[in-house]
Amino acid sequence: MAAETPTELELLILKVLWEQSPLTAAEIRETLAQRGRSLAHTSVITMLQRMVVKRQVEQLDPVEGKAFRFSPLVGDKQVTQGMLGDFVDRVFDGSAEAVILSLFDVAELNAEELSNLRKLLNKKLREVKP
Amino acid sequence: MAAETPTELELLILKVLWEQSPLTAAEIRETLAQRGRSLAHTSVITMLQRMVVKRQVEQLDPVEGKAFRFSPLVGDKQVTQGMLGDFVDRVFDGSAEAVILSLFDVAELNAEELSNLRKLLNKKLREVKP
DNA sequence: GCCACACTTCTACAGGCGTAGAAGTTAGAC
DNA sequence: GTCTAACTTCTACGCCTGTAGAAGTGTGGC
Repeated sequence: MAAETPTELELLILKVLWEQSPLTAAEIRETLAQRGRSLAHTSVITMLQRMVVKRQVEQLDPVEGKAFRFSPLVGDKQVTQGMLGDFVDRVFDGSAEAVILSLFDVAELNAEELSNLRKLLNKKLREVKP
Repeated sequence: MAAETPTELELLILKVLWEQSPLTAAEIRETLAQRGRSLAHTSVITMLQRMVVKRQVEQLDPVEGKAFRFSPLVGDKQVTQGMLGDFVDRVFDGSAEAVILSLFDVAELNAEELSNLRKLLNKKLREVKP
């Protein structure tokens, strides 16, 4: 039991911490503000507190000064893939293929990305086929 | 302004109606139950009522008997693609490529699906390249 | 040794979602 | 015409999420 699906704001905070950690609440708050999400200091702390309870982050003792620092306990890949899996199940009834088809329709992938994908696809095909 | 992202239960109900509509609350309830989501009759109605307010479904007058019937006002593609777009933005910072790569990792696509995708990919490539 | 300030803890609240009971209404049976 | 069973309307409530103020605490400056 681990790695519950984070809420919207939890994910934002995790993203900050995945890029750099540990960070203090104030540092996290500042980064969020730079990204267009301005919150009161206490709001950030409340969230962090809840995330500690949910085991999404851990609270580290201050090295110097008085501010706690926080580190993620869940991994980038782990979380996003979990969320992706949930999403595929909930919205596309578990069909990864349907998702990709839909993405082709909507997303504007450039030539480079497309050939990248083809390369990968070929590799996968070789793996699957004997 | 339309097509808000439906909540989990709203989506379940929409899925039922996309397959067949119009349906009465009782019919919807039954279908949901078959899919493992058993709700009180009034719960279904409450939801439907809220969805009418949100313009996700419309209420049709009874043809015979006394039960209202409901039809979706939003389309399958429209909603799922909207949700997919949101998801890609929120979780993968807008990178459709990252989503597909992640799907390759997680989803067990079989050979047929893979070659289907490759076919599509090639078509896309031809479209993009001069 | 004391003070100011930064930081934390505690508490609260509003809105959305899922859920459903109680009370009211109406259609059809007879 | 009346009754009953089905259906709807009204109301409510608990949980979760996002948000933040007020009050408490401890550190470093001097």
